[in-house]
Amino acid sequence: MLNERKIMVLQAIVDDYIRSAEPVGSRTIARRYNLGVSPATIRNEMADLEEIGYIIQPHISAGRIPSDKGYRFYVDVLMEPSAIPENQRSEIQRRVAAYKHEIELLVQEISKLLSVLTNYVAVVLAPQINLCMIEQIQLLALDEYRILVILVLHPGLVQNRIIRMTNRYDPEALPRMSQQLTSRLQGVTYRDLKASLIKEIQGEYGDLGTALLDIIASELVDSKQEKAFLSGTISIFEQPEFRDLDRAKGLLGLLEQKESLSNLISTLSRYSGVQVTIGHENPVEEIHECSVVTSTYSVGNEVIGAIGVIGPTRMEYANVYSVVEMLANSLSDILTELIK
Amino acid sequence: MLNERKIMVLQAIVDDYIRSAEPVGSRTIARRYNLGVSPATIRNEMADLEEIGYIIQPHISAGRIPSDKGYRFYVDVLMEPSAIPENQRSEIQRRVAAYKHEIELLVQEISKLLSVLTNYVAVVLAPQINLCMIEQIQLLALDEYRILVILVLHPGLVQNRIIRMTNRYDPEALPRMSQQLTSRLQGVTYRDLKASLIKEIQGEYGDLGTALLDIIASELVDSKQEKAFLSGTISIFEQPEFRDLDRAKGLLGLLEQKESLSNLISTLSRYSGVQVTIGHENPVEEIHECSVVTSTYSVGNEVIGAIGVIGPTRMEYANVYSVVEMLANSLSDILTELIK
DNA sequence: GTTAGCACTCTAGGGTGACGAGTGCTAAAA
DNA sequence: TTTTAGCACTCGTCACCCTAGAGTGCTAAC
Repeated sequence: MLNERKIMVLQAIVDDYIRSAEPVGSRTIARRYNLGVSPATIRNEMADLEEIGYIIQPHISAGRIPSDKGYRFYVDVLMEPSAIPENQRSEIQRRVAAYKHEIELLVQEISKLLSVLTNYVAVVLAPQINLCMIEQIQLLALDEYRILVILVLHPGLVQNRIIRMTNRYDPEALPRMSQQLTSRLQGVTYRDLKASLIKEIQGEYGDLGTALLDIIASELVDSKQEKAFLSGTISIFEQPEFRDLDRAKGLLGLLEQKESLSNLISTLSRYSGVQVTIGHENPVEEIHECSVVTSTYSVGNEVIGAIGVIGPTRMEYANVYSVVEMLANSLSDILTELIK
Repeated sequence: MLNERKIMVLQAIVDDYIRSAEPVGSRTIARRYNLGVSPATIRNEMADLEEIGYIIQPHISAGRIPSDKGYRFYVDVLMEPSAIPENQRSEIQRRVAAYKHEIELLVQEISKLLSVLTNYVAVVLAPQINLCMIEQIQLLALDEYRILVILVLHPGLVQNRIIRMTNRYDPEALPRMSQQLTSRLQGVTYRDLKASLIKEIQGEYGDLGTALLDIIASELVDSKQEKAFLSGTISIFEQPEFRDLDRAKGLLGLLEQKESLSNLISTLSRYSGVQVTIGHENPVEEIHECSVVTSTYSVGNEVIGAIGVIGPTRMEYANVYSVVEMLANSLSDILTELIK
């Protein structure tokens, strides 16, 4: 079906269109990529490629542009992830390492780098605490009515919340409770905490226990949405396809809805490793004109988050692929290092 | 200088221009706002208003639009903050109260509300921890090498960081240290913590103390930038003046630079209460075509943060003013309530 | 199987002219 | 002295037309 020359023509079309954002004509290909044949021959090949569905003619007297299917073939077969030069690589390591003690800043920095290095929109999902395991629980007396609950989660994440008792409580009881809760709940995931707590505390610790239970169960664990860090939103407007405001609006709207966005990214990155999702393959209508390159990152062997880049389907796949891969790895390395 | 009729004409021009974004002509004013005089008379008044600098003619055969100076007069003299209906007010209170236990979510919610209620870009600066006072310091043993440092700050904010010791330490020493540090450093502001810590720990606590000191001093307090929560960025594009991408880009760029943005907002809100800054009054060039309405919020009597709305100079000042005022107050109330 | 030539299609961009909104000025009216 | 009507003039907008240029598909020749 696809002889060597067709493949070369397809590659030429994809490369040229990614570069120029203009439909690619037969003459352009003949001139710029010396395939050793005339424009007429290339036209014939293009007609075939169009029939298979790899390229599209926006209107009758224009050149061709790749279809989603064409991009898919390009990504799966033709593309070679571009190597990132060693000096740039180490420069990045250096910048990232500077934030390693403050996970939120670290994640934000990764997001910035991701957008700067790709010139597209970058999304980084913060480590998903729901999947993390409890390492320690501490109850700290603040004053007569307020208690500070501290949860230390496995890869070095800390969650805390202040709760207020309606009645006075006995501060003396807190250390013992902390210890017991810790020893009983160690290893439970944050997501399962609520159920486990109810089972554990039920009927013990008297008044304090019951009150704590109520409050903790209802508040501590509720609706902990994943945080998404966004960078490079304006880079959208560098892309000719989004010079039209109405077309950009859909995407912008999606980007502003952090929840939909993090859902999207976590859906797309459900398999570990780098994933490319092209145009209409995307589950959300707003980005049917976009491609998304995602990757998961992990602590040790455990996947705990994802990063992604969103750009037009006419995306520099090779570069984006490499950058996403590298930054996801850096992030994993740093987080893994942290808990050693 | 400004007789009654001139003022009415100015008000008409501002009102109409805010509504329509189209230069306002003499005939329109005569027709829509019945001042009881003919267009020709209004033209004369307009010529005067233009001479004083309150209005501007974009080109010779167009109507007039208010100048920054005109808006300033409008805001200072003519505008009456619009009343917010009681049912809407309580609806908002309800929505906000739902997040009161998680300050970050609360602040985010305020930001959303701010943009929804005004249709402009909303910025909320998270409580500025630098100014908060230390309430309690706790050191918690995580394992043989890692210590969790918890700082409870005055209006119910909690900061924590995990530090790693190069040598083993004695976990038994931590509770006593916590207690001593707390009693000595209570009341010190977060900003001054570093200096105070050095003074306090110096030479005490042996190895552990020195090690802790090094690490805490260098890491805990460093570069704690204020967080800014942004909402309604896309609403920019609803405004006709930003339909031109190139003009919107400057603003968008600013919005993406969180640091500049929080600097801007905190500069503009340096006096407590609601502040309106119009067009070229703004210190940053990117928003010389914009106005900003800001307000501080406080815990008790202490100002600890600010919120703001950014829109075109052609902004619905009356409404924005009220909304900003109300939400800043709500936020203050809730935070103040929290620490009681 | 490849290529040159040709008629055809379509878009982008520039130019034109009518139209409408708005102005300033002058002279008359109040 | 203030207000108003009338008029000539200025621009910006929009619809329209036209052309240049790029690209195609088809056919016939190589």
